[in-house]
Amino acid sequence: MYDLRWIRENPEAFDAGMAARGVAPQAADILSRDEKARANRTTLQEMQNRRNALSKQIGAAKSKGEDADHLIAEVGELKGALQSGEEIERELSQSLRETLSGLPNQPEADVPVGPDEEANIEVRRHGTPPVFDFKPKEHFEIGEALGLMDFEAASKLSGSRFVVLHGALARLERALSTFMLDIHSTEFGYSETSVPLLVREHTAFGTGNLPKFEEDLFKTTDGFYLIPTAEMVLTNLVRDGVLGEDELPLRFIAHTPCFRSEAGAAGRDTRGMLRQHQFYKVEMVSISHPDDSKNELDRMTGCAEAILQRLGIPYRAMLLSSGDMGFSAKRTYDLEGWMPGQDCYREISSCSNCGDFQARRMSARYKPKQGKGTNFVHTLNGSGLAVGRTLIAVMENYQLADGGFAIPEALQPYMGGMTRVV
RNA sequence: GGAGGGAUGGCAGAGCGGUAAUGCAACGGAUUGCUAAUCCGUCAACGUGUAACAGCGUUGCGGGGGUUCGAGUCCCCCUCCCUCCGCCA
Repeated sequence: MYDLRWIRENPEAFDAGMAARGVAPQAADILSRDEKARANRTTLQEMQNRRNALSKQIGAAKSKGEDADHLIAEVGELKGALQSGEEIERELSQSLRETLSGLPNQPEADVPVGPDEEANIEVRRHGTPPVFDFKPKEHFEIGEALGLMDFEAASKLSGSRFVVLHGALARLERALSTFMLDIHSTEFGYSETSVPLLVREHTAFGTGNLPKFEEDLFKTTDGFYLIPTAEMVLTNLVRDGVLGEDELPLRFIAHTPCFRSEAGAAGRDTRGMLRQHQFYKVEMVSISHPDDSKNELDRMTGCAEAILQRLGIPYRAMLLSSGDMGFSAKRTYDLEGWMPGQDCYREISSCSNCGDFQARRMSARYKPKQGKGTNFVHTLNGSGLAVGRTLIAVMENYQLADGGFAIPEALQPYMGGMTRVV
């Protein structure tokens, strides 16, 4: 959500940012409507001022028992203009708000400009893809052969894009979640949080999922939205509030199921559990001082990388291009884990700095120690990590010639000492 | 599901037709061996204005509509929160 005054003062920069996002220039249209709204506001205020003054005189006259009819008549003449002025004010400001709430965040200056993932930049790479003396399988081949991953059963229950896990795989999913939560909460300072999975409209608006991306969400018959990520809840924890400057940063971690309609993804990644309507994710959220959000993003990305490193999953970090970033982000790093079965890197985490974009939508502020008033906080979110995809990466990277796979050392304590799944 | 109560500035909390008390917190200033205390002011948003302040003005009492010369106060609709009862993991 944008500050109109900022657009007024920086119309070129604003449109440049929109261009990077593949959005047509907006400033001229927005500013002309803004000007109209302000002109109307000014004349409206003059009329209101007049009405107030007359009403005061009427009150005074009546209390003295004098005749106020001519004053009342004069106010009566104002009435129609006053009402239409108020109506125009409402219409203009609402339509401006609607326009502004549908525009994506501005990319940071050094974010590569491009329409899609082709323009992303690899910023670093860690680990070496394992070499197999057999043709590496995809996770669903391994899982199904082991009898621990059942897409047919899931389809019977719920249709496509769901899975049923059994035995060691079900436990591995739980182990991964616990492992991640433990590290983030005990080593990295994220406060473990248990949150609602159903939210109201204003919550989804706050993070930028509404109004523009309603089709991506599941909605219940009584108006709740199922969260597509814990980002939505954790970020909104600070909505409508004013934090003390020394409370920042706030860091939250939560493990939740995530629900996505995948409306625009028909036909993509249909095999396996890479793209599901429901999956678990451990999500990090930081509420940061504006001066610190840049560093906080690096820190957060590092926390996600630490998980991949301890699990021994090779990965690369990508700085996303302006066209590939999410709606609310101004800078995003994707961590892509190596998937031997697909012979490529696939997204397994995404860490974004949203600046004050979401904070404005949520009215989340802090009070600076010096000076008066309040400022908007910065919000950041990152997967730490997507559990389902991490499960895939573990299975594929640790797969064995016999059709099973090994358990990474770091995970073994969480698996009751199990070292491999056969 | 039934019955009530409520939504006011960062927080607490009055006002029930005449144009937002008061307290706390915070900020600026004054005073003061230090701390504390005390006093004055500021303390929402927007418009206008300014180099930036100031100033001036309007709005603001959950949202929308109505009555009225005038609405936080009265009427209608909606949203959300809370309490009790019932049901239930």
